[in-house]
Amino acid sequence: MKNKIQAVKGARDFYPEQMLLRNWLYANMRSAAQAFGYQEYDGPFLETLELYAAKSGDELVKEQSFVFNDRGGEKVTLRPELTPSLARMVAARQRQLPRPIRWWSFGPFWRYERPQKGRSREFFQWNVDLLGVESPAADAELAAVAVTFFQMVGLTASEIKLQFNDRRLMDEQLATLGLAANKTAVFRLIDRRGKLGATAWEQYAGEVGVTPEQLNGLKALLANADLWRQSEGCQAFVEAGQALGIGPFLEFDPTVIRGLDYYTGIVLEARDRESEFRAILGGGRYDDLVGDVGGDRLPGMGFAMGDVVIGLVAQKYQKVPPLRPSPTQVLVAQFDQISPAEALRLAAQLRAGGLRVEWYPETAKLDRQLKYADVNGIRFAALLGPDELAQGCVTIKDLAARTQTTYARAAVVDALRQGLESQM
RNA sequence: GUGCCUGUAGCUUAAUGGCAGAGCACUGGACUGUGGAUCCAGAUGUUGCGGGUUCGAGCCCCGUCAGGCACCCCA
Repeated sequence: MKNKIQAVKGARDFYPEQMLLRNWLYANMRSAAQAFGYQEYDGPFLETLELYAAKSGDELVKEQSFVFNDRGGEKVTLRPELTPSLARMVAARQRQLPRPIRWWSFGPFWRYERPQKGRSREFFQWNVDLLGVESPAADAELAAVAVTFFQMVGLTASEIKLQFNDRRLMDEQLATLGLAANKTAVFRLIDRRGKLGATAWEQYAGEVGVTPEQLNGLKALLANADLWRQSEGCQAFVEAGQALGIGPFLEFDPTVIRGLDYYTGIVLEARDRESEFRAILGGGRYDDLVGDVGGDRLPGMGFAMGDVVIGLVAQKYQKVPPLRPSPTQVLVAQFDQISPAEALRLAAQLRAGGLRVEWYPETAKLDRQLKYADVNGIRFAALLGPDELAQGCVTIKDLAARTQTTYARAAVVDALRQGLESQM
């Protein structure tokens, strides 16, 4: 380990194996989003600091963004999230975009945080947003997109829950308790309900300025699993969710608040039911954000899912199908008694027939070449040795079936195509 | 950004302050035209990095880097 240059802290290498996992997640995200008619888009990876300064939440911008001065002295930031870019892009074309706007995206984001399990400094995130519709059914659709993804990767309602709450409901309830004035601090208090011990939490409540009376009210509030029934919006949300078939995943949780300042209504958060990992996704309704970046008011709802936690969850529950990095279908072996050009010619012939063909680049012992095919999961080996060459044929070895057959040169492509159709 | 824990071969790991070992993987052979098993043999380390204490440091101390846990925040 001498003088090896290290990767940047919190950045990950994607070796072919990890790339398979990422692409598998991506493929399912795309399928889930497209099943609901969402269109793929992307924003720039670099944005002005100004874009985030207005809304995202102080900590995220001031402490957790990669910010630098470009050569012209402008403050530029590596995007820590996508929603502000989305709001900016939509605001710029507000008059010409047909509504509703259903968009999704998957790309890299950066946050300057201390890395931990499930959290890195550079990560990929799936964003799904629906703009121009302000209804509980729209909120439920977003939840259904997320659940559809879970189902596509094989995660069930017994493994995953999708928690929801409503900021408007909480606003009302806090106002009733006379806590509207320091709402931000109380939200933060609520957020820590499950984390702090009972006495520590109550002490913290006192520090925030919550009176003993208010504390009792707050505790009752947070213990009330049926609180959502007092909100017409929540009721309609659950109703629509049930119509969409995602009822088993949904779970009301009054302690789900979400940190981002721009949420104005329903907020969502998905977790594994064993609570081993941090949140799988987070999202919510943001009806004022587009207006705040200079557009006309345009209601929106969306969520974001990072690749790290869902990757860990999918692996823990063994949902990742066995994938192999090599795309090769046929390995053309090489024999030292004949010219390498013969192997190249055969490989070219097979490729011309539409097959994915890899050529073994040296005349190693045959068992070595076959072992290479084996460890890479290559199904077929094409053997063109002195015997076959003399007879104008090729031996095809099926490594999965452990059989081999010799074919006339002209019949090889068809034989391989047929063989590939029979999955082993 | 704060506190705590960890860092030994490619991977998993062992070693009361006293010769750095093992398993898996790898390489070669048994078997030079036939892969997953078996057997035999072999290679592999500045013990993350830098300093200090000591006759002697993988082990103790300081610093640093990286990872993990709890804060903070959040995907």
